[in-house]
Amino acid sequence: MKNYKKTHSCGALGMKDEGRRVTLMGWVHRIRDLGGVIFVDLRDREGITQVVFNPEKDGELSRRAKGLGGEDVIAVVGSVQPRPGGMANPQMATGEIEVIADDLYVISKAKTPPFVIEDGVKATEELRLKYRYLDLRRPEMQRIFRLRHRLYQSTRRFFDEKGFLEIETPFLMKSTPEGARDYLVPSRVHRGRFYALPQSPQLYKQLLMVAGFEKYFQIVKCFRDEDLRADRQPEFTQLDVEMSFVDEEDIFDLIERYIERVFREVLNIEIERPFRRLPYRESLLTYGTDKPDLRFGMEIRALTDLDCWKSFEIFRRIVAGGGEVCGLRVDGGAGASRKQVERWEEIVKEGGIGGLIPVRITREGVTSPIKKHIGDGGITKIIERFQGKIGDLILVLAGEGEGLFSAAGGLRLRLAQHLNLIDPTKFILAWIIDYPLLTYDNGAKKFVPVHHPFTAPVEEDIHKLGTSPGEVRARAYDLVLNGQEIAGGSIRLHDRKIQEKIFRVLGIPQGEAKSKFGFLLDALQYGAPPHGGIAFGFDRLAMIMAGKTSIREVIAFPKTTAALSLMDEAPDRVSPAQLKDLGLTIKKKNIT
RNA sequence: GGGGUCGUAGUUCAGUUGGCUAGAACGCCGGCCUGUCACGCCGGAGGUCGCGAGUUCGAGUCUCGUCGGCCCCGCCA
Repeated sequence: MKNYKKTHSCGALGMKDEGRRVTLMGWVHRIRDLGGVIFVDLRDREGITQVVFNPEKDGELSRRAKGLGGEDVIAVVGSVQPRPGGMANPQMATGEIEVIADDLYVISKAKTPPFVIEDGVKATEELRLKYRYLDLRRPEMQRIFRLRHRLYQSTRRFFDEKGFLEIETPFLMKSTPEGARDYLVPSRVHRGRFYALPQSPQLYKQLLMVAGFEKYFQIVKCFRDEDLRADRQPEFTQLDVEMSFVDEEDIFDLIERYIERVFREVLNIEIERPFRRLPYRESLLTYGTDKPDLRFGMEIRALTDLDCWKSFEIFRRIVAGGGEVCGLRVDGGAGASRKQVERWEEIVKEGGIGGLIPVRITREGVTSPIKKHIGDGGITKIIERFQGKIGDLILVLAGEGEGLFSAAGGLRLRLAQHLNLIDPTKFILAWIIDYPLLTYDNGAKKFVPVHHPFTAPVEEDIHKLGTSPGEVRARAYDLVLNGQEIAGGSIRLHDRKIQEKIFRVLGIPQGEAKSKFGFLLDALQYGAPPHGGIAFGFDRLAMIMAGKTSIREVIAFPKTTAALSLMDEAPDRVSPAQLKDLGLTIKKKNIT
């Protein structure tokens, strides 16, 4: 590089630097060759600076500048000058100045990239992922990863200040039953045995509490071999937190302060505290989900108790069969077309609900296809329940309990998106509390944990474990932000006897409990403090803070929905020698 | 495992009821241009229409299969 040394970033120079001799290094962002004078926009992670090549000053240098191409890496030596009168560009941070080049060195020529490196992506995600290193060059992506960096740093400062120790836990661990499918790593030293990559450091952090560390946190990769979604990747990052001698209130208080801090430090946004607390049941009945978006209202109201359904045969039968009726009020929605309502109806039909009945409240009166069945009296009852006013639309639906409310919740979300009711600048958090400890799995014909098997039950419910396990409440909580579950945790079992009892209720034989979790059960016998904690989906938090709708946008090298890495083509086949080392053979029919 | 949707120049897309010698814009290459900043103007190159079968006189277009991207259900303690 001819002994050149980069003296400034491409975002640093301004009027204060007038006359300064500088050396810039970066990527050729854009070239404007006017025939005589040539302008080169030079880009690095800090910004863009305009470099000027003037043929009158140095013809040979200008000829070399003509040979530049987009994304070439170059070094430019020159002097900072104010742009001539009226030529300043107020759109650019460095728009008041330009660098008059007197030397140019091409450090690295670039092939023409498969897509233009600029914001406002025109490339498909597939192409962006294949050339991720080019995609990440875009200022927008650089902004995201700078934000994520600030989130890491703010997080570490906060937990350090609060007395937490950052401790790493193993990636090569033992496979444990239940939960998500494990990623397995074959052992070479012990052929036929496998490590599992952790789905979360859950057991280790509990053991750290038994070890007496009291306050632990870790920003850590976790691995789950399940199908992907916009908010799910096979490897993802958790902010994992655990504390001893605490109850729910301590966790809530700590985490609310944490959220307040990172939003202030990273986004300069003030978050309202304390967060709302919403019981799980209430959330399901009011929003049709346990991760409600609380940036808008439009709560679901149950209508099952209205006696007018007796005269509407379809609904009468649903209610008689144990089903329910509910509805949503769309403010000012009375003008929605029949076609529009039909489109919304499709949404609930996807959820297995028969149909959607509109009740329009207009100046001329109320119109609804069920009016002739349930009469003015029935209609009035519905409107009263919703406190409907002129111009509103009430949408009524009926079906089997759980599916009904979740369909209504899905409709609520789509309506809000469609009607633009969601303020994207808002960040509304809530704790979802009072989860059941266990739920009955009809497929497996047994109780399974709602949270995980190490969650403590509410003390006064413990006696129900033997008789009615489904009614036992858990000391578990989720944190919801704008309709996304961003964290979940619980107070843990620290009593071996109750832990064993839970395993029994879950139908995990004693032998299996011993072989899989024996080390935890043992540890609980040697003086285990009461403890609890929480784990954040760190990528999701970063995603929401960055204003994105997919966690792939905040992960440097993400996988596709088929769990492939398009850039390096992982997963890939390995050599026969590698397989031999591990004592593995692949059946021919399984080779893809 | 299931459903939906997409796949056409380097890129983003258009392409009628099957008639195509497959278009546009941006990018790229060449020429002109001394104050642009998405510079402008002129010209040019560039296509196994994802892949494989099938229907047809004829397939980018229809059918089946397959591969890949995205979204959703199942799954994700």
